[in-house]
Amino acid sequence: MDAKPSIAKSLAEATGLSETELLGYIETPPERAMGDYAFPCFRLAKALKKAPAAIAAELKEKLVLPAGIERADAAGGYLNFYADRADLARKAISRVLFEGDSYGGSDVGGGKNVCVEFSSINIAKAFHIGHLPTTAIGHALNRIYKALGYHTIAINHLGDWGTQFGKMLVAYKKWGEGKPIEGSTVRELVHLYVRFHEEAEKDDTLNAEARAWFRKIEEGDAEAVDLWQRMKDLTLKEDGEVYKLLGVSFDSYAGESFYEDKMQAIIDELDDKGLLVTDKGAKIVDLSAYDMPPCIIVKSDGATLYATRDLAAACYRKKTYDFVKSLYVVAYQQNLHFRQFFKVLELMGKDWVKNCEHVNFGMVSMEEGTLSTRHGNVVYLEDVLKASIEKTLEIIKEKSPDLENKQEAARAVGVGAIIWGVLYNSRIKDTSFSWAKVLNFDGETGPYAQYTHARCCSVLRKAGGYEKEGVDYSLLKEVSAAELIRAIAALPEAVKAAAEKNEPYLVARCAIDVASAFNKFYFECRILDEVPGVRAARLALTDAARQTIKNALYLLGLEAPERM
RNA sequence: GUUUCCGUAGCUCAGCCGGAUAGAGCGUCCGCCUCCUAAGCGGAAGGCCGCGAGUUCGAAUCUCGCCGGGAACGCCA
Repeated sequence: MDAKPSIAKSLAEATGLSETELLGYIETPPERAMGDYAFPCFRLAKALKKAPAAIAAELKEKLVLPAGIERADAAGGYLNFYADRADLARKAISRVLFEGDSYGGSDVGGGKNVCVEFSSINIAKAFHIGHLPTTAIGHALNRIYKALGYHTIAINHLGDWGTQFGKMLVAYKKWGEGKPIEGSTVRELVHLYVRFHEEAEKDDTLNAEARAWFRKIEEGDAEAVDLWQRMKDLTLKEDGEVYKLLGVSFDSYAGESFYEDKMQAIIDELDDKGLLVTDKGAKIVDLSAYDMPPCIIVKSDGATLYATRDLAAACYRKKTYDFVKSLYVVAYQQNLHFRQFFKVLELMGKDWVKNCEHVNFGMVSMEEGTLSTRHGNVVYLEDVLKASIEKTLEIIKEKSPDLENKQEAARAVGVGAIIWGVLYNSRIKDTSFSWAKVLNFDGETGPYAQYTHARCCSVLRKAGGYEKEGVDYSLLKEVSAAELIRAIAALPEAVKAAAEKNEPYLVARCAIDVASAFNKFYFECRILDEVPGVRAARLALTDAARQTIKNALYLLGLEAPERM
């Protein structure tokens, strides 16, 4: 479908230059009227000692046009190529319709394993909007890699260990009023946690008590472990509802506690390899040779740290899954941590660390200030999703009063709007949470893409089917149709690039391009009441647009309802 | 202070492995539903691409410096 290689071959024959070099020069003109491919002749000006415009004119005469290219025009220093539109349309549309739900993907992954660590919620803490980026990005990447033929392992690296559980136990025992954990809510636990910090300000002995209780958990004290496990169960059950709403699932919930018994081996290995140094009572790996602060492996009180657990987890994952890639979808605040931790793996001789990647993203802040579970300043993700669904339901009632299953459509669109909000920009951007922004469904939004999809479905439904064989694609001669075809054809490359850069927004932009192009096409061209040949061609194009939007949305973790 | 990321329209952002008049959405203003879903389409207004040098035939894009903002910087995760 991509004619660049054949153009490069023709150019190579005409100029005697390297085909691969020429291929790299071929670009896409900024406007459709300028053709489908462009070769800038400026690059040859020096070597050939001629003006670019003259080179373009000369090449135009000398060149033997490859198949699929109708003509070439010299324009300034550019040689513009015009593709055979009917050929392009036929190839693009039939490919989409043939591949169906798998269009956009490929089999390059060959079933090899990719680990994707994301979401990583904390037990007994709020599932708040700060967890949305990692959850949405990780989930999207999981689907994108799967679509490319990889076998993925979605890992929720639970924050289920540490002194905060000692604090939780103290608070629960002191102020929980004997209410069984199963009958409580995570929010109640969060209130207890907030209260602990308030009280501990006044009474420092509480902190000592908390440490003691955490020690009990570590030592396997029956009561302590039981309470901890029940808090964990409660959190997973409640957060499971949010995941269900989001359509997110995991293959592994191996969190911090899972690696408790796997860290000593790492510490020993570091020691054996002579990497461990004792400094100020702590065991560290010195990274000053790499302009980084040391990586602390064991604290002076003998306790392990985040880095120790991450080392154990990385080695465990390599051993268990033998991944070709291991992603960590974690906020950019931890950039240094990941650089240190990867460097330590490298020093340990784990050459596979080159396949580990920190997929970082920007912060979510509140217009009112920073998010903090400790201070009770949180916006629960569940509340955001519910508000979005509620607003969507109102819009549906107003715009589609006859729609059955309004609630179901509202859920798909309301949740989609929220997920989209995270995925339509590059990861690194910081975002500030605002209800107004989150609940705006106009323009480049998830609902817009979903709406366009539903519009396609509606047309196809009313058409009652069409003759898919022998469609005459040369009848799609409008500029708006050509633009739509180009947008549709762009998905596979977008998915590939999204995986290479771990940037789901590339797929989101592609979805918007198709939606926007379809809406223009839809406005300009009648579909159903056309003569049979044109009708069939336009329906096939509509069908391809529908499929492309659906697939792109799926890769991002959004549903594509057929009516809304 | 050091390291690092970011700085493009009033706002939110694409474009950044150099190339044709710098794009989109939101917001503002103006049009378009007797016709396939108006969550739509069209138009207008709105830009020293943070600033200054350098490299180049050509710089929003590459390099350096500066300014502004975020983040991290040894026993939290």
